[in-house]
Amino acid sequence: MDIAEVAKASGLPSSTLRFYEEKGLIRSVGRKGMRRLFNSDVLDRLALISLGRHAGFSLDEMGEMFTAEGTAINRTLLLEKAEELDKKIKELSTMRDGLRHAAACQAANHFECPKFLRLLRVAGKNRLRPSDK
Amino acid sequence: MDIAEVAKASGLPSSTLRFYEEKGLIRSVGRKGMRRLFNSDVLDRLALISLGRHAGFSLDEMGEMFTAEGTAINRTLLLEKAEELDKKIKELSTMRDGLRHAAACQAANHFECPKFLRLLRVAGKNRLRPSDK
DNA sequence: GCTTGACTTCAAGTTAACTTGAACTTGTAT
DNA sequence: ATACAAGTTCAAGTTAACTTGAAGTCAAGC
Repeated sequence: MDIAEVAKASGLPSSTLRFYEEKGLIRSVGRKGMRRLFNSDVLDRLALISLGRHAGFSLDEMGEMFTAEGTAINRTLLLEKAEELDKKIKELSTMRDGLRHAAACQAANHFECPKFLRLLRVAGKNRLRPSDK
Repeated sequence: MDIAEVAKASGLPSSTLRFYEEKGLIRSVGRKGMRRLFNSDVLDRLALISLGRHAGFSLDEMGEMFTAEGTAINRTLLLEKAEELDKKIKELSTMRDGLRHAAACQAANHFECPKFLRLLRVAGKNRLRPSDK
């Protein structure tokens, strides 16, 4: 597929695709004249990148998950990332609950609501516990 | 408290505290000479900001949640954010499951594992569904 | 009362993740 | 065969969220 097809199918502008290629996150399989050609499996890779980005990983971190031949690497790294995600999921749940409570709460100032403050402080502690670098 | 105490208690450098104040995210209650004085409740606010940032909200978005007097605003906005979080939590769960599976999976190339691909594609769809701007 | 370390302002620098612009080349439709 | 929409490179610009540096101010301990 040419870059425009990939752009359309992935929803990413071609400038981003070139940028990703330069960063080594995706690969084009050849050229037709000066134009890049992509294998359609690049779409899966882009999906993973997009998902990862959305999950809060940086492009460099996503890059670490790939090896030369497109395989995700190092099971330990994968499990670490999964652990990170688990932590983040817990934080988000706390935050969500806090927001829902704040929306329902009668206190004029949310910072005066003991329940809200408790959620806040518990969340903070959880985040700091494993040694906040 | 002076800025150094807030810095220590919050774990944030004072440059960040000044930056947050300039952005209107926190307020100092006065000056002693030229030095800022903070009320200790700024720590709760910083905790919320930190939590929110970690949850993927921008400083501007966090700012929107505050009104002049420190009260979080607009219940609708709060509920919207909670909804967003719920979505994100689902994504992260998918990603986490995908990573755990990838770590356990036998396939040489994760992109050849149907289960992994299925997770990936489902995750992508979920993210696009409510009209991907 | 003087030194000094912690504060202050303001401007400029930094990193990530792209985007945009200029100048150029080329596949494709006519 | 030619026009041109779409591709290419490379450098520079952009935004968020800070950080750093220069230059000055001051509260506190000696």
